[in-house]
This record gives sequence, structure tokens and C-alpha cells, in this order.
Amino acid sequence: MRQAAGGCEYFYRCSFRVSHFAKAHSVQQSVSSTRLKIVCSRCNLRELCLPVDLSAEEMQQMDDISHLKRGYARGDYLYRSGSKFHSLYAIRSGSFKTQVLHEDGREQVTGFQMMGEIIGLDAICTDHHTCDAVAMENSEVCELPFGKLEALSRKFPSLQRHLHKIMSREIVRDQGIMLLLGSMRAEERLAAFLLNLSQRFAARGLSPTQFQLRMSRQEIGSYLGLKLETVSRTFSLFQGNGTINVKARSVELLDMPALRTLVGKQQ
Amino acid sequence: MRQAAGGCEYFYRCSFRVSHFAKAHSVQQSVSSTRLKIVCSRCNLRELCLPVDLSAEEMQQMDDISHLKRGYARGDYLYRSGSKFHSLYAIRSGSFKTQVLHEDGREQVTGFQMMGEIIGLDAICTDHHTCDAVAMENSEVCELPFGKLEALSRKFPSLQRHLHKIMSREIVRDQGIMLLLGSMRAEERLAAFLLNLSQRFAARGLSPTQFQLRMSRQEIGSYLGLKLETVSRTFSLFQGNGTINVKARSVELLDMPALRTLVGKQQ
DNA sequence: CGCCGGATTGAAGGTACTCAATCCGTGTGG
DNA sequence: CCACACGGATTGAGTACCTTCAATCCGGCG
Repeated sequence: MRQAAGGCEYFYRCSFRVSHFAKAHSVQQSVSSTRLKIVCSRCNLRELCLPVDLSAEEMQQMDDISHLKRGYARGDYLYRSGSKFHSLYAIRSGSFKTQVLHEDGREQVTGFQMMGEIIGLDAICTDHHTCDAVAMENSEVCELPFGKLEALSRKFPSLQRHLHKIMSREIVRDQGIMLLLGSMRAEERLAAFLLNLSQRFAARGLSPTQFQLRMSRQEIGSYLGLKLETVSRTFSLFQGNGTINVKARSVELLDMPALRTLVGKQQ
Repeated sequence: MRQAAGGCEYFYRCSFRVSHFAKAHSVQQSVSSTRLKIVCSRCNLRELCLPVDLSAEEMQQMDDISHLKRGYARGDYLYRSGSKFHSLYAIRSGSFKTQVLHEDGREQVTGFQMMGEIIGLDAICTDHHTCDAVAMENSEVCELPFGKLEALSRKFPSLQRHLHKIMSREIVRDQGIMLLLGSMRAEERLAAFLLNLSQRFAARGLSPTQFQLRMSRQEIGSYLGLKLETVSRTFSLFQGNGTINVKARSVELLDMPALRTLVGKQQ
């Protein structure tokens, strides 16, 4: 639980440090403003968000087009469905949910994004966003103007390929969710959800077995195609099983193999 | 049903009028072979599959990289999950389904693709296909080697943008399916499915109200997250309603507003 | 003609939903 | 400092919807 060197207040989520999100927040920028120059080349999330094989010069040009935007609090919109598309956003710290709204008021959470992940890809198609992106906690993003990104990716094949991979990865992710929504039962869905979170926390150097949920039961339910009561009941079931420990939004995975069996096994 | 002016053979889908998919296989190529030169610039599906604003020279280069592959029959695989990625495929005639398989044998149909649509985007991410593509009838595809497509899209910004739009469109489509699977009831799902088909047939100059399904009840069910019996029952319900006419795989939409109301309206 | 696979229909059962009461933790005001 | 209010989470009871299992139908093909 060490303090990161060089300007820790950069991450005002120091509070979280005690628990989980821990040290992922070590960056060298100074204080606040809504729009700052950032340095991709020195970003600790680089390997999550940029291709590894950019030259120094290429990296420099990435730095030139991207800007840090800070100060998003829980409930703030990064963009709204219908708004004009300008940029993709790389999540620098914090987390967001994306949701699509139906005319009749129904809403479906389509994803929970955490740092190092890129959102806004849905908007390229129509030049307008097709979903909302809402902060789930205090968050920061790197804005990547898409026109400039495209120009750069014409110059740098490795960047181009990376951009394509990011979009493709999103498509594959969505396929997985379709499988989940189309053919899994409540327990299987929740197990898959927990394992997915676990894996993504692990990829960020956080504990894969102990973490804080940033989303409500209602939001989890929307994402998994279940009602919040069902989510709650299933959590309780897992708790009774000894599969997990859950208390409000803090979760501990006790028996990952059991969760994997649930997800992998028919019926 | 008016013929478009200026080169009506541009739309050779006149034939569909008689007996739907019928002779969809009339291409200007001569006889059979598995791999032929094609001419995007003269392809009647161009506006579905390529950007409209390519110059003659640019179009020529597209012609150079793409090849027609024919002879896919119902049940044939265009590619399989796990196989190495080389190319995207534009469907020239016929139709395909894409499906993801779970270790435990469960399968989820993730989409039904018809002519003018491009498949294979999921494979970019890992360089291996993550789903199967299976022909639902006699079909032909244009193979687009992805490396060459990337190279070309570095040279032609409009092609680059188009490629991005295609990928983004796929992401948006998937969001819609998540909404469907996550929060709609059986009737709403089937109504949404029929309206979607209707719209896509219309975009191809075919009847939006009368068409042949190329997929079984089982496949529809997998796509919609329902069992085949439920699909069948819901068809019967709509039939009883007077909303549609359905007999085996031939469908007639009698009351589109009713279908729209079902999809748009809460509960 | 009879078989076969796909589609339809029926009856019974199960899973998740709805509605409603209670609990719990946090923050607020007395 | 405690009481209270509030929103989110949990739990319970009854119900609706979809599934399961099974029988029958239908059309195409050998």
C-alpha cells in the first residue's frame, strides 16, 4: 500500500488506496485543470492501451494528439447517446458504465469499463454516440480526437493494426455477452461476471480475489439481463455455498474453481 | 417496385421478385471455379459494402485484392472458430450464420448475415477466428485479404473511414442484440427480429413484407435466446393475432405497426 | 408408401420476476 | 451523541413466462 512517487494527489482516490484499487494510480502529472497535456510514453497504462512497438517518434505524436480530462464524478456523463462524435476516450483512472436506452425507457448496461480501456467506438459508424457513458466514481480520461488518430494510424501501421484490434476485441467481447445473455442461467451469469472482473483486476496488478464493486445491484442486473433482486439472491446463494464472501459492494472470491465450473459446465 | 433508372441490371435482384432468393447467383462471371477475379466497381452490392466515394483508380485497387469464392452450400463452413485469420469476407450472394461455441457444447448464434454484409471482423483481435461462419444456403463471398485491405486503407482515407464504420456498425448491432436479450420478452424479441429482417430485405430491394426465412426455428431461437418451441409458439401467436402469416419458413408481415408497437412499447 | 427432420401443439414444471416488507449503512439534524 | 431518514441491499411469497418433455403434424425424398 505504498504511496506512488511524484505527486500522489494526482489521484484523488487516495481513499481507495486502503482497500483495493491501490497503486495503479502512479502518474507524474501535477495538479488539476480539466484539460492537460499527457505523456503516453510515460503512462503506466501504456501496455493496456497502446501498442507496445511504437518508436519514440511515433509515441511522441500520440502524445501530441491526446489530452487528459479530469474531474468526472459518479453520475457524470462522458458522452450521451445522440451527441456528436469527436473522440475516443482511454480511461486513465476510475471507471465508467455504458448503457443504451430504449424509447420506452428501458435501459441496458452494455459494459463496465475500467482504466486502460477505450470507449466511444460505437459512435464512428453514425458520427453520433449510440450509448451513454457514465462515470461510476471519480474518473479521468485521455481524449483521443478520432480524426487525428486516423491520420496517425495511416502513417503508422502498428498503430493502425492496434486500433483495429481494439475494435475487434470489442466485437468479441460483445459476442461473449450475447452467449451469456442468450444461454446462461442466473448463477452462471453472475459467476461469469465475477470471473471477468477478477481477470481484469489481475491484469491491472490488483487482487483477483478481493475487490470493491463500483456498481449497484441494479446496474449489475441490467448488464446481466436480471432483476436486482435476482442478483442479490444469487450473491446470497454463493455466499451460502462458501463460493464467495460478499458484503454490500465488497467481494471476495473464495472458490474460483467452483465459479469456473459453473460457467463452463452445462446446466 | 419501380426499376431504378440508369442501368437496371445494376440491380440483378429483380429475380428475387419472383421467387425470392432464386437466381441470386447470376454473376457476370462464367462458369464455376472456386476463386475468381471480381470487379467491385461493377458490383451491384457496392453501395452496401464499399464506400461510395472511391475514385476509379482506388476502386481498381480494390478489385486487385479481392477474389470471389463460390460454391458454398448449406452447412458449409466459411471459417471455423480457432482457425487462422487471413481475410474478411463480403457476402456476394446467399447468407451465413455466425455462432460461438461454449466448451460445454452450448452454442449461440450471434448473427445472420446476408449479401452486402461483411464478416470475419472478430478475428482481427487475436489473429484467429472466434466464431464459426456457416452457410445457410448456396452462397458466394468476396475474399478480402486483411493485410492488403489495411495497406490500401492507409493509402485511401475514405476506405479507412469506411472500414472503421463497418467495425463500429457491428459494435452498434451487438449493443442492440444485448438490449434485446437482456430486457425483452419473447414476443418483443421475435417482433424485433422480423422487423430487422424486413428492413434489411428492403435495403436490398426485396419485399419488406414477404420473405423466406433461411434459418430453422432452432437457429432463430439460439439467436434470440429462446427455445425453438417458444419461437414456434410465438409465431403461432402472431399468426392468430393477424399480425403475420407464417407457414414453415415463409413469412408475410401483415401488421407492421403492431410489430413496431410491440418492440417499442414497455411491457 | 413410409421414413425422416423440422415444425407445431399440449401439459407440467422451474426459473426468474413482481410486489412488498425488512434490513443495513451512511449521512443528517436535533 | 443519538435518533432518524434515506437509498441500496436483502429476503419472502406468489406469479408469470419460458422451458421441458412428449406427442403429433407436415412436407420432401428415397
